[in-house]
Amino acid sequence: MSSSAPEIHVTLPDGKILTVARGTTGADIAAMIGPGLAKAALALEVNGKDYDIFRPIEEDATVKIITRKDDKALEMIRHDASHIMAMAVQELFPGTQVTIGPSIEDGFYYDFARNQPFTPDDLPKIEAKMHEIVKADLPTRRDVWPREKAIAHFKELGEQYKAELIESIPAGEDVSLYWHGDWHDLCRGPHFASTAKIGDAFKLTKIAGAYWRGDAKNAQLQRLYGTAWRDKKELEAYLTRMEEAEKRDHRKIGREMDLFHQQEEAAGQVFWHDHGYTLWRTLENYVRRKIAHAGYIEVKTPQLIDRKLWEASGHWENYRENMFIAEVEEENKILAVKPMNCPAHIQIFKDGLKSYRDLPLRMAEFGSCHRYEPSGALHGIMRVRAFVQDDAHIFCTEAQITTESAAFCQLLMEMYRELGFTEVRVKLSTRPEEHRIGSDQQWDIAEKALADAMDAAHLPYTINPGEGAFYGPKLEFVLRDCIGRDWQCGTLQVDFNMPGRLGATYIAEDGNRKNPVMLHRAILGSMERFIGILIENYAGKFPLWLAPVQAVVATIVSDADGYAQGVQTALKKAGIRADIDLANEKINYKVRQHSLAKVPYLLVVGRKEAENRTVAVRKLGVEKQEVIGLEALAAQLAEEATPPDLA
RNA sequence: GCCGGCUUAGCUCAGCUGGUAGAGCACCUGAUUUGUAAUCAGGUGGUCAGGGGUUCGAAUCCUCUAGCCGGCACCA
Repeated sequence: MSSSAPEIHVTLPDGKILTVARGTTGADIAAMIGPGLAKAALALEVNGKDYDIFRPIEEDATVKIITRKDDKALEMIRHDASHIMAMAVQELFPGTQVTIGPSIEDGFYYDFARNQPFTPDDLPKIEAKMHEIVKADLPTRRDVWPREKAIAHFKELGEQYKAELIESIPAGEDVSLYWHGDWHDLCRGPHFASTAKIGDAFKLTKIAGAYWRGDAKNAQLQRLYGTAWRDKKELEAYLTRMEEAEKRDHRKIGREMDLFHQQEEAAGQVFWHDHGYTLWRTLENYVRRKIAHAGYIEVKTPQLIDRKLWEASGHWENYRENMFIAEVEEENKILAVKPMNCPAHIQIFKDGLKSYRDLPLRMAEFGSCHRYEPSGALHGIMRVRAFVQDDAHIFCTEAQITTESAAFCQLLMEMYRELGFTEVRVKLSTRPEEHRIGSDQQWDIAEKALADAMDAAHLPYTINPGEGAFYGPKLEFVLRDCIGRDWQCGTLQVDFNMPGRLGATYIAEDGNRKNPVMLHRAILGSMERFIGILIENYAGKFPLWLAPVQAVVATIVSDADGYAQGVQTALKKAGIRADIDLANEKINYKVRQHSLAKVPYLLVVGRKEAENRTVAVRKLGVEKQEVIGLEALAAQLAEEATPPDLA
């Protein structure tokens, strides 16, 4: 590379090479290509790095011009919007310090340090100011400063957080500053050439607290969230999507479909009603069949276990604060309500001699657990203090880890698919920096085994560095709720430590006692959370096999009451969960009621049907009805209601 | 746990700057026997989340507590 030549070569995506003056900008290049592109160009990629449209190119490069339809442009709209919001906030609320403000999925946020809290009334004001700034079309300027100068500058302005941010950049490096009119911020960029480029399709959405640098030990800042799009139509579509999502909220549907309720006296716990518990049992039985088929045994262990066992397992030390305790004065004992099942399963493993011939031993339990979760973490039935895990522990040899892990991943994906989930995110959480037990060598083996299992199952995953459990690495299988929040459901954890700590051994082929390796695993995770996700995924319109009420027989006139009861009996005999509605109401009313209740099949009977032993079938969401003979209907529904593993 | 907001009938929500509570649906009672998304009429129902305070007077103002909602932190 000749750094002093007056000209440089610029390679375009189509392979064309332009020879241009050193210091030429993206805007210049776009203009050379054509006036249309000159207008549309917003930013560019230079040798894979993001450049502002007005930033000079100083060396030979491959460039790609970014226009509004590129995803990158949407990201920039959001990033620019966060800057413009910060500018608006500092104009409206002098003395507010800026910190960081990135673009995120669907929008952006900016964290501010300010003594006064922002109120919901402030959002429209800030939004209006933002529109002013956009209309003013302030030009953007990029400056590169030495690190020390930038630190001194922001300190002088009283921007402590910005100064701290720059201080964490390695010494000797330059930093970039962006100016929009008079206002400026430390930023990596890139940004549009002026404020008007973002358009007007943005909206501020919420106020939240957020810790400086994501650490609860630090000061809490005020975060303002917003959403931003290419145009109004996209913005409207997003807002409509959010409105629709609210309608599938499991808490709302849970009440509407009479599935469960929660109340103050049992915060973080669930009162399951008949309909909800029917769904629960259907799901539980499905899991039970699947794991039995996969070679698991099922056990049940105590709720209250002496603290001594939790001390031995290491949980007392790590999670004492989050455990419910039961004290028995007479016996002077402290019992913990079990927060997890593994120590109990080890007790079963230890009871009696085990041989290598018993391994792998797959021990499952629908284990009821209690954890004192922080009050702010509670969320409907997704995050609760009392929950049931579809838990299991696979006791195996080191050599069996990989096959067992791969088999588990396969089982999990099969079950997720059968339950209607195809979009699953997988995260591999590796060893924590501190507070971990076991040797590095064991962590190496364990982390590799999980990665191998994912590869064997051909599943993509992301790495979550340092997020593993204190005793081992874990795979987390994450599902999304209706408004895009991620929830961990399935998990697989490799544990070389717990069996040794609690004295679990087996007789190996050579006659010596060895500690087994333990795989902690769950597929649904918590029954409560998974049902919450199921509700939101289906918006309450469950597939027939899961629906709490599968059919309602509704009469048109009371003359048909007797026949209707016969229909209900016949369906129940065929294993269908059928209700009956003999109310003195018009059929219109009944159709509406049961449609709103999301009953999959409404079976209408009047005089005609009673005479012919038929029913008029109205399927949920389908206006057209079909008249069909009673026996044929029972057979058809029974077939359709067969769980996927039995079909 | 932290920041902010919210809490009025079973549900969804009105109730202006303080003058002892209201609608729709649901529920109950009648009438109506009805053919695919609300038949009509009447009626029951609230310690306005709970405690304390200000005031002649509090759903409304202040304060504490709890729960919930949105984030953050946490999640064996």
